Amino acid sequence: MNISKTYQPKQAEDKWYSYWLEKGFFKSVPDEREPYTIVIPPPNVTGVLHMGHMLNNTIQDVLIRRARLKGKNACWVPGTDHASIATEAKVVAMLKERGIAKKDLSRDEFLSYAWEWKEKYGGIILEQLKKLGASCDWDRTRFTMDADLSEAVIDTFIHLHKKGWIYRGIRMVNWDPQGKTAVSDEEVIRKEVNQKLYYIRYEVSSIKYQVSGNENSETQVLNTNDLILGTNNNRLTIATTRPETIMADAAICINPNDERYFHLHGKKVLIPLINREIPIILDEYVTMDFGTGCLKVTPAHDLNDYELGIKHGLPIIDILNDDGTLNDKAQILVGEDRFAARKKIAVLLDEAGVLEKVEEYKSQVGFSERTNAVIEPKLSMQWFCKMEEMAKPALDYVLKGDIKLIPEKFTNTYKYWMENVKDWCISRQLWWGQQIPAWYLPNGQYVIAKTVNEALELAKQLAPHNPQLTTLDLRQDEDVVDTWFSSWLWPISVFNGFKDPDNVDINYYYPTNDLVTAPEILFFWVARMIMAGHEFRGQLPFKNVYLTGIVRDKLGRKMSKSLGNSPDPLDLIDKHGADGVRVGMLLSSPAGNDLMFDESHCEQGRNFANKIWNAFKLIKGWEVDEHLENPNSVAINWFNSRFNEALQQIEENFNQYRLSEALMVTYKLVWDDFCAWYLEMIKPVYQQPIDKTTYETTIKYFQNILIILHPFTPFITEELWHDELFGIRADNDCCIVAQLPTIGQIDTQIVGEIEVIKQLITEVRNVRNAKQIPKDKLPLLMKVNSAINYQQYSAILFKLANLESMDFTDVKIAGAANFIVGTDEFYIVLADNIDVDAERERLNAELAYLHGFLKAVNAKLQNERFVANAKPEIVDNELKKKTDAETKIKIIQESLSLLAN
RNA sequence: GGGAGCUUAGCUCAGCUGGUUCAGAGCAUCUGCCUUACAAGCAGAGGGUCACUGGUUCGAACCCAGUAGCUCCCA
Repeated sequence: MNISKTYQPKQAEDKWYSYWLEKGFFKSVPDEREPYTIVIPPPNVTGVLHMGHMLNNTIQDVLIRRARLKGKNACWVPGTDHASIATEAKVVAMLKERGIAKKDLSRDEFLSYAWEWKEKYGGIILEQLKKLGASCDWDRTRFTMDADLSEAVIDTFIHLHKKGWIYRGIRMVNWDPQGKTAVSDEEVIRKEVNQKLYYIRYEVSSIKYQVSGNENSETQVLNTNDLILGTNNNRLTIATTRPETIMADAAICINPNDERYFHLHGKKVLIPLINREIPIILDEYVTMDFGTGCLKVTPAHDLNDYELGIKHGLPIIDILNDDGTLNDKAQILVGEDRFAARKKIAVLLDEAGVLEKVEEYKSQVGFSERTNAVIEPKLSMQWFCKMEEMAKPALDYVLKGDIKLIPEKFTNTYKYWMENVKDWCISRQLWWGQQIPAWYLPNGQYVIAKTVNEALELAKQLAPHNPQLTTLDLRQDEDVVDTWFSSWLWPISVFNGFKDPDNVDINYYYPTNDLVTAPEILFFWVARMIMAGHEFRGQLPFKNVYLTGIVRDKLGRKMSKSLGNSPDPLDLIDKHGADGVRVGMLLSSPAGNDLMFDESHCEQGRNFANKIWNAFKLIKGWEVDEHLENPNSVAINWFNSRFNEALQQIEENFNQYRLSEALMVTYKLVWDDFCAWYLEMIKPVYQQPIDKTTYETTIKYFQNILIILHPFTPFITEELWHDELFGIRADNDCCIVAQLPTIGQIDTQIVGEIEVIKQLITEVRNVRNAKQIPKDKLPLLMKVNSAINYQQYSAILFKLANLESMDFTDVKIAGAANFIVGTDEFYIVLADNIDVDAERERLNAELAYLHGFLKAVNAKLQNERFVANAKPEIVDNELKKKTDAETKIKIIQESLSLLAN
């Protein structure tokens, strides 16, 4: 029999993953069992696996596998998200490489390229998940643009529009000039950026409230210059980080209480370079002590200015094109990109002598999450979804505890967001996605309908005077809906709950049990799923939301492609095995806390797999002699209790979603209790046979260990499960579908006493180390003061402490190496006597410690208020501590006096 | 600027309802071992003013207040 020295993950992983698939163990169909359901947070269809996915999906797989072992009907639904912006950007880039520009393609042509791309690259990430061992029901794989899922999106759009919750309006949106689309607030990442603050001088116009069309600005320039040159009272200075937007200015705003500017009330100023005249307006919105106290108001390019503009009835002058270049309204620098224009205008202003100074300035700038372009606040016609009414029930689910957020701390953030929810801009100026089902009539009116024919019907009602209207007269809205407008339906739509709301699957699997996702998308995905669940099914979509942390590197930086600090997950699996990586990911990842990823954790995981492998190797090598008696009943009983104890702890940890704790309990049970102690206790002498009872019991224990390990390390456990050591397995007898052992009896006495025995063994080993006699068999004498029956443990002691003899004594033994465990005294008589001085020192130190301990205990007990207030069991415990300490002190004092003789 | 959270061993984290001299785990470190399952291992050991300052209490890592530092969310 030739078993490799270490565990070799590679073949086992491929072999068993295909085997599981072949046997259909991941497959779930509704039956009489209790369901346990997870829907995957669908990764971007174009994405590749990163460390965040690894963590997230490892957790889901652990949960789903455990549910399976508990006999539940476990169903993990996988799939991908069409990710409008990200995917469209990739397709555009691909086309560009092929020399094709998006603008030269029709919508249909573009979409066929996009689908081609999706078929080719989409789903790579799902293949990668398989390497990790993800036990998803692959037959249920969905894509957010599958025909029926898209249909659900359109239907819900129509539904919400009918309710009056979807409307069209001009609003200031976050514009991504690179993606050329609006993005939601949640997709904007604010970062602090070093910028420049430009101080620009505006001249006050001579003409007071002369309403002019401003058509002949050149003459005005001459006039004004003549009039006000050199008079400080006739100029003002504003500070801005965006000088390229001065051409879009609609006013200058000052605080009405600002004494410095009283003389400017009612005046107008001229925008430098273009000399357009704008009014000076008064509003307390302006902070007097910030900058110069003069604020340029640019309604088209700043949200606050927009609101100020509305209030004061200012015109909105939009000088930017969709791609971030300046348009004709800017009058100068037309066609330049906004950032190029910023640099150039600074030069122009300087040349014109109106640039007073430039300061360094730090401020928050919004970036597009998808393209990383600087977000431009921009006015545009968009579709919005009202949130207020949907937010209320969604908040209640969480506040009432029907949906639990894990960890709980996220409830606060959730509450805040839901109470301050803003309408959701759901239109995106893209082609890849579900096209908005709005159809425009030639006169600009629109109807919302599922098909063009339905739209025509509605249109005819709307325009009775125009009976000749045909579908050709209708133009469908060009935009698609936000990707989240499809993914918020995910838990319902994967079970076909829209088209067929009463089907067997949705009735069985929905609401799902656990959702595992990142806190970043708590709002724009999780919260909206809860809203959708309530609105479209009147039910919550899941019961628990487990929020993982962000995977960071050792330096605490978020792992990202651009930083290059993220290891390739598949390389890690290649290096340490999938089981090793899974253990590594879980070792230090409490819910909601960021995970400082360190590859050494994976190494630890690999070592653990190897430890399991070697325990197997040991047992595998044993020969059974049927005639032998079982000498190991104590060890067998002890491990049984320890196992049940651990099982209970694991259960509790899972109930509280403490996955890393559950893993650690399992880890220690296997490594310490099973390998280091149990196997050492029962292990026969080299090349000696073992008795049948011990052998069979040990195999049973090992098999149970494989089951509890399985959620964490599925591959090695399945590999070992099928070894003939466990007998001939029936066809479907696999670890993945084994039954989790139930928690049995725990004999606390034996568990406690073995702890003492372990300490005793450690002490003997310490004597060996100290005396440099690693291999000699030693004689042990015991002076027992406790109730422990050491005779019962003699076999274990002989073996693990390597004893020559074990005898009892009523008297202290002078000159022997000695130690105390609990209140029992132990002596080992050695050839050379112990060092009396060192021994005295050791005992005195021990004595001092005990005196201190006793003093503290006595102080408590003598404190009347303690005795009066503390719970009785606490007081009893103090009394017990007192007697114990006194006994020990007595023993040590006797030992010291013995030394003196 | 507003809000939430965190700070415990070199690192990553437990520590539940305040109660054992309660300060714990894993990893790392140090010492000794290639002892027939495993050096990816075994046997031992060291390591901490629980961020700081006050308060409540018979008793505080834990509760309260303030301070400092860090992180996240919102503006």
